[in-house]
Amino acid sequence: MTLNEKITRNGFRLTAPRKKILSILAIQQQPISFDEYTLLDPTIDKSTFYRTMQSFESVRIINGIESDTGKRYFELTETIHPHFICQHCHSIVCLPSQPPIALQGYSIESVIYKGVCPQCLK
Amino acid sequence: MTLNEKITRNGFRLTAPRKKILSILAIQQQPISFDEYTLLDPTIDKSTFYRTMQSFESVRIINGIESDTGKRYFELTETIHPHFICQHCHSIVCLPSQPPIALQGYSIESVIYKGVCPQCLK
DNA sequence: ATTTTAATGCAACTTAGTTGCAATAAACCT
DNA sequence: AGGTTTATTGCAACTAAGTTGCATTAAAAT
Ligand SMILES: [Mn+2]
Ligand SMILES: [Mn+2]
Ligand SMILES: [Zn+2]
Ligand SMILES: [Zn+2]
Repeated sequence: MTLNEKITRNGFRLTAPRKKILSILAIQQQPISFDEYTLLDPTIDKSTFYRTMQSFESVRIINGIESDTGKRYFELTETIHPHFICQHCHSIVCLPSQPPIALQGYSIESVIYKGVCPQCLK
Repeated sequence: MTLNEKITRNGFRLTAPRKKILSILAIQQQPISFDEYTLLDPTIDKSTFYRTMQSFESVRIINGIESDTGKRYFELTETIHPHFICQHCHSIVCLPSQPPIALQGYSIESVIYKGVCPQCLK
């Protein structure tokens, strides 16, 4: 599915800001915050950015992650994979996918491990 | 180790607010936010509460968890166990401990699963 | 008991994210 | 294509969680 299809398939209008936002998120290796986004593209207003994240999260185009810095990080929803948040440097990294751990009765949509990353352990 | 010992062992002064905060957190079944805390005990100022959480988190007396509501939830650090955050009702529940999943090179301190809880799945 | 210094409470502040609203521009319909 | 409808945008104002400066209070050390 192309980025444009992700937008239109869900009944959203195909606008320049939405295409720009998705195209930038598509080339990130890790989730990014609005602060980081706006450095890469200062043309999009923060209300537009956050509203887009909300709309797209509701239809699972976007996956949001809370950092312990009080900021929200966003990534394009690809294959479901766990994330690691370092409590020392607060970096968020995508981890390789794993078979989801069975948790009777719960629908698991994401797993976050918190701890200290290899770099910070040195 | 008693609650008082947790405070003094780490070089903190044994004050009334700290004892009160720990005693209230000790009887919770789940992590609570400042909003929830202040309903149970309106006598502690929010700056004192948050400063206490910061100090105590730094020495692992307290474990903080980010909710997707933009609030922080706190619990007394007992045995390390995973948490489940429901993305529908935003409840945070403590799950029974499990052997930690090996993640080469990372020090894992907590695991958070996100998804939909049994109640919301009905 | 006196001194020292950490911790508290208050008010002011910071900052991530939200909201109201007028202007704009997709999508829809002749 | 031209005209109408309605979702979306950008701006500014706002909200709310958490932080900070500072004078006061009270542990703990002597
Ligand atoms: Mn990822
Ligand atoms: Mn817990
Ligand atoms: Zn790190
Ligand atoms: Zn739920």
